[in-house]
Formats: sequence, C-alpha cells, structure tokens
Amino acid sequence: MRLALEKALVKAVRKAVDVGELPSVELPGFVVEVPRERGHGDFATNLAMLLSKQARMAPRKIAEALIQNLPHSTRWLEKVEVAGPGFINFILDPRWVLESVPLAVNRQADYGRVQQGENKKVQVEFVSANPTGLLHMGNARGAALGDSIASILAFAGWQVTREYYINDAGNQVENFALSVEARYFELLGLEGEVPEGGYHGQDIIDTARRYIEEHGDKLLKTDRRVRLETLAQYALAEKIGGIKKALADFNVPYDVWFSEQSLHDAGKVDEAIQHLRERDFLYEHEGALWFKATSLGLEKDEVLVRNNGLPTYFAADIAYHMDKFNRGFDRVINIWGADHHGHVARLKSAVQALGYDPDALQVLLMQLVRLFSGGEIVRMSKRTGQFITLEELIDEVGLDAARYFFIMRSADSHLDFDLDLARTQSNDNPVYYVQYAHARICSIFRQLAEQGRQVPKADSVDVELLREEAELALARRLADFPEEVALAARQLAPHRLTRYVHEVAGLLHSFYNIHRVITDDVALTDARLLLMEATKVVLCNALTLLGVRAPEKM
RNA sequence: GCGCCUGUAGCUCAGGGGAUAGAGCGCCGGCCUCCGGAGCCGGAAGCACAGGUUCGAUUCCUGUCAGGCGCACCA
Repeated sequence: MRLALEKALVKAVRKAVDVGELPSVELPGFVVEVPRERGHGDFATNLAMLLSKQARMAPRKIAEALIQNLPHSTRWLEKVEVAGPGFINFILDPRWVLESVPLAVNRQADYGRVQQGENKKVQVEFVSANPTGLLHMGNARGAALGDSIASILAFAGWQVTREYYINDAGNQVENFALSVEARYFELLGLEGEVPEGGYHGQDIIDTARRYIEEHGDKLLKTDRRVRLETLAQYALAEKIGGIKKALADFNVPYDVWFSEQSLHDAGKVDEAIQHLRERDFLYEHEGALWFKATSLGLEKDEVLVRNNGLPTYFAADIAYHMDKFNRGFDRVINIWGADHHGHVARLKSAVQALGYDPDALQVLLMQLVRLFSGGEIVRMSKRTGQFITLEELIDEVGLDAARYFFIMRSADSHLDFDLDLARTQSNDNPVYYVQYAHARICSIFRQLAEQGRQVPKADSVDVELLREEAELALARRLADFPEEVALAARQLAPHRLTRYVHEVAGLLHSFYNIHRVITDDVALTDARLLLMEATKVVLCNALTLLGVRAPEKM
C-alpha cells in the first residue's frame, strides 16, 4: 500500500509539472509513513514540504497541486487532505487492511517473504569463538543475533550461508595445549603449572581427566612436542564438539565450519601474502613482514609475518576473507563483539588491497553483554574460568527466553541480561506474552475441532464482516508484516521483529478480550476464524525468524 | 591521548528532520455467569548539557560531561 502511494505521488509530481502547476523540480527523498495520530489519516507524506524550497512555493500550495494531479486509479483511496504545515494525509477505505487476512492464510509459511535479496549470495559468519573453552553469554548473543539475521535475510530473498570460523591455529592453541598439559600432570600427581595467558577453567581439568580415563598416563614418557600435539588435538576436538552441540541445542544450524588451520595447510595464507606483495602492499622491517595499511589511510601498518617467521592472526584472517570472496559471495557479513572493533578498518583495507570491494564486507559490531544475577554484575572471563556457559543458560532460562532476550535489543546497545528476570516463568517475561497469543489461537481451534468444525477456506469467507475496531487494528498490523521483514533485513535488525511480534500479540489479546470468535453467527464466526488463522501465521512466521518456538499449548 | 559504541519514564530499552516521543517491568486504580486472567482497560512519569544547520531538531553537525570497549610482532 505504501509503495502504491509512493508511486502515485511520483506520478502526481510529474503531472503537476507537465500541466504547469509546479516548476520543474528534482524528486527529493520523501517518505510515506503512518502518522502517529489516527486523525491524520492512514498514511501521510512530507513530500510537499520537502519541495517547497526548490519550487519556491508554500508547502500547502504544493500539496494542493499534488492532490489535484494524483492518478484517479489509486486503489482504496477514499480521501486526501492537506494538513498542518503541508502534510498530505491519505484516508483509505477501511476495507483495504482486510486484504491481508486471506493473503496470509493462503500463503502460510511464505507470508511475509520479500524479494529484496534478489537471490544473491550472502554469508553470515558469527560466534567463531576460540575452541579453547565453552561458549559464554557474549557468544550466545552473537549466536542468537547471527542466526536470526541469517533467517531474516533468507526470508527477504537472499541465499544465505551460515558459517563458523574455527580459530584452531596460532598462539592461543599453544597456550591451550600447555594448560591441558599442566592439568594432566597435576591429575597424575606431578607438578603442573598453567602458564601465563593460559586457561584456568574447570573445563580444562575435566578435559585432562577424560583424556586420562581414555588413554591413561602414556604421554608422560613421550617427547614433549608429541605430548602437546596429542593433547591439543584431543582437547580441540572435544571443545569443538562441545561448541557444535551447544549451538545445535540453541537451535542455531550452521552450513559451514571453517578451520583456520586448513588455510595454513592449503597454503592459502602464503597465497594471500603473495597477492599483497604483487600489489605492492608489503615491506620488511626489523625482520617482520608488514602490510602498508597507512597507504590506504589507516593510522598504522600491521605485521603479517612476525620476525620468528610465524604469520599473525591478521594474515590468516586476510586469507580467510580472500577465500570467502573467491567462493562467490556477493556480500559478506561478520558479526563481532565490540571489543574487536579495532580490527574492522584494517580488515576492510586488506580486502580493498586484495582488489575486492570493501563495502561488500560488512562487520556488525555487537556490544558486550553484562550479566546480572541477584542484582550483582557477574564478571565473565575465560582466563579465570568464571562464566555462565551457553548450556547453563539454556538450562536456567530456557531456549526461547534466552533467544528472545538476546535479540530484543539492538546490536549496538549494551545488553544487561538479568538472569533472575529471564528465568522467571511469569508474565514478566515478554516471550511468554507472545507465545501465549499463539497458544490461545490454537486453543480456539481446538474448541472448534471439538465441535467438529474447522477453519474455513479463505475464498469462502466474507472478511468485510470484520468491522470492529479491534479486528481492523489487528488486520492492519498483519498487513505490515512483509514491510517489517524488509526493514529488519535492510537494517540487519532482528529486534525490530521482536517489537513487531509483541505488538501483534497485544492486538490479538485486546481483540480476544472484547470479542468472541466462535458464536452463533456463522458468517461472522468464519470471518473471525480466518482472522485468527492469519494472526497465527504471522506470529508463527515472525517467531520462526527469531528462533523462538510457537507452541500450540503452554 | 586517539578511535568506536551509548546517554530517551523510577528500571531495562525502542523510535526518529516534522503535527500530542512509545513498549515492558515497577507503582496507582478498575475488569472473569464468557473460546486459556501467562490476559484486558485506565492513570502518574522522560529526549544528559551547550552551541550550530533548518521553515521545523529529541533525531543531523560540533563541543562538554558521563558510562562501556578498543589502541600488541594476542586473537
């Protein structure tokens, strides 16, 4: 509807110019929006006010001219008026909102799909936590956000790949192995010390214990290199398995698990460095190989290969992103914790240096999570081993509440996660409010089935019997769903949909409290049943995009 | 010191160049002979501060103040 009005306005401008009621003007970036005030119509536009400077005319005069030249064919348009400083308010035939009801019912799981992505390929890489420990609250936020963004993009017409980058190479793996070894020694009654920068968590002790249970103490006598390598491989495999399970339990399905080590093994890091060398972005200094980031406007250059001959994490990341683009993605989205923001500019510069479009890489920074319990901040750190794991979180508050809480807030908002609140199984919890709306509709349908009846076919229902304010308000919001999907996709903002779905649930509850669905009036009952079915479709589709279940009963 | 993010209701957060700034929780007051009261209806309460751009700024720009996070031959 909004689109139709925008098109009509564009035509109106052209025609007004043609007939000489407006001077020739360039079309500004105007908006057609839903006014806050109901008295200001169903839609309103600021177009006339934006044109006033160019046209050197009073906004209200321009508005009049535009209204005179609106195409007569505009659907549902009942009345147009000039208001305030020059707004054009559109008043529609109230029946227009009812179109959404049969549409949603007929399209079912496809209602809300839009073609924004034009089937282009996008990769969403998220979580990618080091496989040296368990997933914590920050990772969990990334998981909820990333998965939901991926789902929304897919629904908006993109071909989406969900990917996890496993940092199974480099320095931290070394420290990891040393930490496991220390615990291995301790458990076997020997002296062991977790190194500086090592991992002190209880999970490392558990890992060492499991290794001993399976393989005994035979590593005590082997060469240290072999011992460390063996322990590292064992522990990494275990951690990666744990991470995969936790994410699967969190209802986050990945398409690709990409190993950093595989880049090294395949020579892709060297290859990337070679590319940069050919393009003259490298130089040596004090035994290290440097990337000339400053030549692309950055503050300082970056080391790619240390003077000990080992490539840095940055070098591997460059190779990784080269690989991403070589795989044919039109767009690459990384979801990172805000503590990595310093890395964004240099990675983009490297992408540019390699000859790819740096704007095809989009890094979504997610502010960190502060965990509250009993009114106290719970500090999280892998080093000290103090954190709530993703698995523990799911146990504590449940899958749906956890996922909903993480995406309720925009990514760039610091998130205070109140464990006590989230685990409360009461109406304090917004996710229940929404799920309850869905369950309520299902309950009506169960009542219906007990009477041996069912929801009617969309085409056999006269939706124009829906005339009550609560009915129209609900249908109106259902009609907005495709547009809400498009906005959430464009802004990579799942939290928009949590707001939206909460509103739809509220409208359903309001309606439910005033009116009965199943009555003696068969025609009206059918119309309301169809409205319920449409609402159920929207609730279900939106919740699915958020990674939250839509239960039939609670 | 430099960079990024954030200052909106008592609390947690949406919104956003326009016509009376929203939601949840909390607080106050109402609603079940009725398809699930995990619900509904009503009330009090707010754009950190100072400049600037604009017909119009809570929104954009600059500065100040406050909080968070970065600024390694770690990842």
